[in-house]
Amino acid sequence: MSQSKRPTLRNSSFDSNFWGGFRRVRNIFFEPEDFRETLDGGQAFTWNRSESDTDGEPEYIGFFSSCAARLKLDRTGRVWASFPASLNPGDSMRSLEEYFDLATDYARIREELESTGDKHIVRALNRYPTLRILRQNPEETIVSFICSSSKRIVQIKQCVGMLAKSMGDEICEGFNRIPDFKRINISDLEDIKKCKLGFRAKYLKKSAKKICDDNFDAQRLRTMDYGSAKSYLTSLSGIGEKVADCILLFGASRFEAFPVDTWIRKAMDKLYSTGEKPENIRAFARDKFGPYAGFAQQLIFASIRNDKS
DNA sequence: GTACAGGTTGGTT
DNA sequence: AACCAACCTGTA
Repeated sequence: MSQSKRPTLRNSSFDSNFWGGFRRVRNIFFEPEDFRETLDGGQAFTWNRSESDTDGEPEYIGFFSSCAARLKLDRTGRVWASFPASLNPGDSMRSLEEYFDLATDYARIREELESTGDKHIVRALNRYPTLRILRQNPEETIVSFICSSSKRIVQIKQCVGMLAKSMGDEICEGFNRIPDFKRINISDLEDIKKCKLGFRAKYLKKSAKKICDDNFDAQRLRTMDYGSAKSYLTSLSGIGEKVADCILLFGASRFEAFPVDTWIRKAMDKLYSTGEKPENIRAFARDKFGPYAGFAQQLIFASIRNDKS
């Protein structure tokens, strides 16, 4: 049997010596529901439940930037990470700590939100005591969220996975990065379409071209003022206000961003009688929750999503 | 078989 | 400024 005949989607991550040992991720705890919500609730699209998590300890396998990992939650809420043996575990752990945004003081954010006295937020804070906002790579987040419009999470995952597999740099055997704009810019529209992007394919290519032409460094989204960052994003193709706010919140740690999607729209109207106009909802959120509106959004979002199911 | 999805766009009112 | 069909494609 030649190597090349093996199906490439099944990779060596199933070999017992592919993964290194599990190491404790320091200074972080999750409730199981928060762990799931944070990794697999619509912030990122590169994590999948592992088949070996049936014993009640949730485990996810996935990747971000140039890192791949298995993440396991033990019964005491500790997080354990295993990285591919071919990668440097120290570097990987540092990347992971940044990804989980350990530098941000969630206790303070929670206190600030609690001090609003809003009963819905207070209830959600108690219900989701360890929820976090991931600190993702802004460029990868732009790519992911251009794929997201009018799609369900499973489908977005499929698109992002195919983009990575077909045109992303290899992280290690079996894992490829989400492609950067330079790469997307020189890719054929047809190849992008093959990743099941549909009408989003041309948006992605057009945005990649503009970003390359502008020589725009997506890291700047972290430091530009919020208004300028958002208007640059919405000047790109396939990015409206909702997607721009998702990118700013999940990809640039801009906690003032309050993405208004159809779920939030209905929830905000129901909870606060805002009406369903996104513009009014954003204004309401900014006034009520201030600089941490984005975290409030995640709390509300988690609440309604889990109430429904 | 048809409607619709965690949205954006471009054309109409 | 508000409204709406069209856009791809998988899923219900």
